[in-house]
Amino acid sequence: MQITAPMRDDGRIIIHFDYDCFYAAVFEREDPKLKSLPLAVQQKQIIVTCNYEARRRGLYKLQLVREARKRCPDVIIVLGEDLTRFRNASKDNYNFLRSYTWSNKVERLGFDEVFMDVTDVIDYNVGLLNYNDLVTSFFHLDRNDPTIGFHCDASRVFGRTFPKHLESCETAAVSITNTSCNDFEDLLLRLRLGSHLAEHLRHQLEEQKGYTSTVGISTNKLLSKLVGNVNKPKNQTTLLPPYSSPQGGAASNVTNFIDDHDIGKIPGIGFKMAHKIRNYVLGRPAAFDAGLVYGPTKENVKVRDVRTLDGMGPELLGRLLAGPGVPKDLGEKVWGLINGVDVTQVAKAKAVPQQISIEDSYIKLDEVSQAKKELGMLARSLVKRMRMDLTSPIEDDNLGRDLEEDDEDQVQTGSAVTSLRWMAHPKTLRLSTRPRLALNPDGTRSRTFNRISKSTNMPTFVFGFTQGVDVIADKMVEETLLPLFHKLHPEKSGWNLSLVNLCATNMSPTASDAKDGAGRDIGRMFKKQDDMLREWKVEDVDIAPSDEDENDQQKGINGLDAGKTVVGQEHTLALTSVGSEDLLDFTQETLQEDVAWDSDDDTQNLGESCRICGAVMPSYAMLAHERFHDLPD
DNA sequence: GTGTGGTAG
DNA sequence: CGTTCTACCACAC
Repeated sequence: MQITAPMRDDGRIIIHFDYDCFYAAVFEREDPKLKSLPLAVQQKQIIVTCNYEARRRGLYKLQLVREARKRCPDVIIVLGEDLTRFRNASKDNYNFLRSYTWSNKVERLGFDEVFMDVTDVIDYNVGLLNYNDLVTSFFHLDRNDPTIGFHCDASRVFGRTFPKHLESCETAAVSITNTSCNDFEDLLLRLRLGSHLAEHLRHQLEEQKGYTSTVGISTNKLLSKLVGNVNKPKNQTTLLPPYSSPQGGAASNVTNFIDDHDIGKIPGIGFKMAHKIRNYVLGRPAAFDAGLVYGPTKENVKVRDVRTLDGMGPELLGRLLAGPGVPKDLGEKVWGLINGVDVTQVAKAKAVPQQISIEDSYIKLDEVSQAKKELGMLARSLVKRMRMDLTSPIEDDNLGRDLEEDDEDQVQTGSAVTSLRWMAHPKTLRLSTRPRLALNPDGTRSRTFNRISKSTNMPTFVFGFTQGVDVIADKMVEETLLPLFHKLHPEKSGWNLSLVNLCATNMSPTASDAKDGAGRDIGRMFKKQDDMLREWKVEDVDIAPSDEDENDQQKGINGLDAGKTVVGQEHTLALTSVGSEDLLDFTQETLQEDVAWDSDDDTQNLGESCRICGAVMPSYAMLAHERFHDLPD
């Protein structure tokens, strides 16, 4: 049975960014002295990432803190459990990159990766090239201003490539026909331009934002992401043509590139699917069952082994992977992936996230009183995040000026911001827990569930601005979260939770945002968040550093949080960083401006609050505001 | 609409 | 493997 590869469409140019050891880079940027030192970022008992100086000394991602200290006693370890600074830096970088696109096709993946679809920018520049002098080309970044851009040598690729050297169209033996040779030349030219744009963006990102990155350039998300990994850090790699070959021959660089990847390394093929595929390829009986003992017994299955297996194709893959809950067209999708085909679009920038979730993990959490306290902490974080990420300022039109035109001082004092409005309402509040898997007396283990959850309507009072975060959070605990918690855990005791998660989801855009969809307000939103962060007076707190890890672990529910006190009403967020107090200057950005919703005193002067969403605004604005709620979703 | 599970970093 | 703290999607019910 001969199964043909899925058809290629290489009309796009996609750039994938991956900021180098991002969490560590955020701290390094705050304190450049850290750059030359081994630096690791800790969450609970693990090192979530570390800089290259630390990696040189044998440290690595997801290493246990104890192990890391043993291996490198002088490592500087900073706490990274509060994600605010990472989230903010991530959005700032994202927003910066977004400003270079024309299509707004810019998608974040986690905090440290960004895809950009720059097809339109590339095609525009292809049209303006002088083919008689590619060496001294000018790359245009603005369709309306021909002076904006940079010089580049469009006769060659910038940076590294896969494979390392380009074959000519003829030697690559793409085809005997002229059309394929033209395809080769056309794709090569667009990739070259993509590589120069990528270099420019990397350079600007480093100069203006202080982050180095590793970048891949190709024609879809899959390939650009994978090819970036070939040269890291601080580098870029372009996947060279030819991308297709006449009869599935050996000429395709896509096939040559992707074939050498372990099947589990392909984005979209996770642990479970890789396991199923490996089992089949290795032959059902033999390879399995030694599975629980891990170590060097791991058998490698490459994409090549899967792709070239007799009878392999979308149908077989579909049967292999079938099961309850698996998408119907998974076979097609995976067959595409192992052939380097990925038709998924780079998503356009969105004004609001689909969901906001907050979670914390615990060594021991087995009493209702503890649970209630933790729910309070989580609820406070959630309400703050909702206000930060789901609201945007409403200006007082009578002042006759636009927020964007105000200078920084005015924005910081909040004088131009009279109130906030919700860009979207999460309709659902979900509480999830992960019980510790306890062995029953008879040796059987209760179900292998990871998380269990209960959800309910988001109470409307969380959308009000007249009450403070703490008041709303406490109310949420009493009226909503504790009932949910008792549904999940009816017993007074006998449970022990390793994780608690709160999620605001089922996002419903506010009418004005539903109309223009992807984010006209995005720039303003980010601006506002920067301002909001200044609300937090961040200062060191006088707590003895705990140098024993087991100390932290045994504190259980309080754990590391003991050194990180949040004093809500005073807006004081005190941080300690274990083992590195003197190296970090958290107080640099201390500012104490209030924003409109911060205090009841402020808001009471502003007018009335909307009966539907609680937004506070002058009376004259209320009529217009309430009309938004009447529009269909 | 509710709950679970898989994917990603 | 899972450790962390998320975010998104799709399915079964």
